Amino acid sequence: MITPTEAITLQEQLRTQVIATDALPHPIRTIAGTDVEYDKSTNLIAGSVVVLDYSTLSVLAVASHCMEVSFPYIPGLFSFREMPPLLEAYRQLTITPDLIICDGQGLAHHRRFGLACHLGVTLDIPVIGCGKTRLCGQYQDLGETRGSVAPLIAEEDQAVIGNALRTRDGINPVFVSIGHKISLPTATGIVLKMATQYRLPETTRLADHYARLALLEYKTGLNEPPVSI
DNA sequence: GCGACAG
DNA sequence: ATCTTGTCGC
Repeated sequence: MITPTEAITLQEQLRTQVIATDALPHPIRTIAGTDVEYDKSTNLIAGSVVVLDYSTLSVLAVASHCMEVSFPYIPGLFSFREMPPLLEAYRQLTITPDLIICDGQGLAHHRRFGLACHLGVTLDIPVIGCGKTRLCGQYQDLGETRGSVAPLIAEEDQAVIGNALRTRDGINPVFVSIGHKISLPTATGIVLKMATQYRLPETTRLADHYARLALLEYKTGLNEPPVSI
């Protein structure tokens, strides 16, 4: 397996391939969400990709994959843990989404190469990073109402690496950043549009649901081996 | 050295 | 991520 040191070297190489401007189809017809679920006791990890119709939010396709965890959790090397099940799930899809919203950061990362960038560069499709909590960067003066935005500023060079975005009045913001082939304003607008009823975008909520389901199904399958004739 | 630290 | 019910507040 890849070592943490090798992973950092790979990030430094791949980061140069990130495209931080809009290169997505218009109009957008389909949007996918990805999420990963863990089972601490069995060391299993399940990744899911769910594709939605962009205008109706109806589910068009779902794919999941369960496997053993192959990389430890190290802040900054998170993508090496979640990429394997996500890539396998994505491979099973019969349709290619116009873009993906993944759970976790994109450029809002210490080396500017979070999961959203890694997934985007690897699949070569537009990806938005949307994390539930902050990894790095500082923000201030974020309004309390839905739609309020404050830039996420990197400590070291004051670069804008993402946005803190309030998707519901008085509720903790989400952290939006560029993954690949999309600009920050576009990414922020899309996340706000996808998060109407709840704090998280519908894509993430559905992917979370299907990943949890895949993990449960896989575990019950292990407990009930196939019957012999 | 100390604190921070996506899931 | 996960361990985990009720409870406080909009």
